[in-house]
Amino acid sequence: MGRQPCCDKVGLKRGPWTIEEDHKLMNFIFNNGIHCWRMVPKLAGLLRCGKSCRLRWINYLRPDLKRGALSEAEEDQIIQLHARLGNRWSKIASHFPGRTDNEIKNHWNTRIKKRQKILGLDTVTHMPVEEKEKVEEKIETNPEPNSLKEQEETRGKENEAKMVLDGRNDLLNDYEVLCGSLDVGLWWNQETTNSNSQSLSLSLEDSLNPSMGESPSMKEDSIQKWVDSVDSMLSWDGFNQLEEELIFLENFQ
DNA sequence: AAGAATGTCAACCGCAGTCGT
DNA sequence: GACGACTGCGGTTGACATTCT
Repeated sequence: MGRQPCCDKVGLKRGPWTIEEDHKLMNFIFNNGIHCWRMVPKLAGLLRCGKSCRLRWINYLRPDLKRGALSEAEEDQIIQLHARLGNRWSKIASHFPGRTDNEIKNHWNTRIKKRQKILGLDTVTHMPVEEKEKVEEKIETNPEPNSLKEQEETRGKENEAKMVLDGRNDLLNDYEVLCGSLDVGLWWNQETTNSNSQSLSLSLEDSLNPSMGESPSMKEDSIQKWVDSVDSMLSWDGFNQLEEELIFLENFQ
């Protein structure tokens, strides 16, 4: 007996989202915020399950999403983080504001993995494949554990690093929560009222079609302003701490 | 030009964790 | 502690796009 599905799937729409659905979801969230995903589709008038709405918002509609291909620097950072964190995509994604875990996971599976293979690196351990085989051979032939003292020392260091990592991730999560809890709808209306006298409601078509409403660059500017305003409201002390902790982690490595 | 092969990425599924009762 | 409701995560799928033969 498995768990019941998150929603009654009968009569619910599946597959790609239409512009109209996107529009409905965005308008609803901008005006009401997110309190309970399960209620969102009902209240927004969508024939989707809450889970689907959440995914659509997080991966595609959020105003702070960064569009476009990942840079080489970002790619390198993903590789480093993957070596440290493994397939914990959401943790990796938290290091890239505006990028989603899905995006990074897809990028990893379709491109980086391939690149690693071409370079002769193991995609799990990031070691050169030959070296990895040697290590595995060594473990098989000599499974003796280290001395008790050595084991304790290693465990202690690992725990310390884990605590720092957790703390850092908590800070990043808090930042995301704070961004998410701000009333974007209010901000948006204020922003659009100040900048022009056109329709106050956000229209996805407007942002997709330059001929209607404001130009995409103006919309991007507005979104950037929002992101900047969120940033300016935050204390950066926590991020200074992050920097210190990162240095500690580098030393630990 | 056409079909096959391959790549990309949005969306789905099921599980685990958390929280309230 | 047991249970159900809900959210978030990671693995996987499948539709569409692009490249190759």
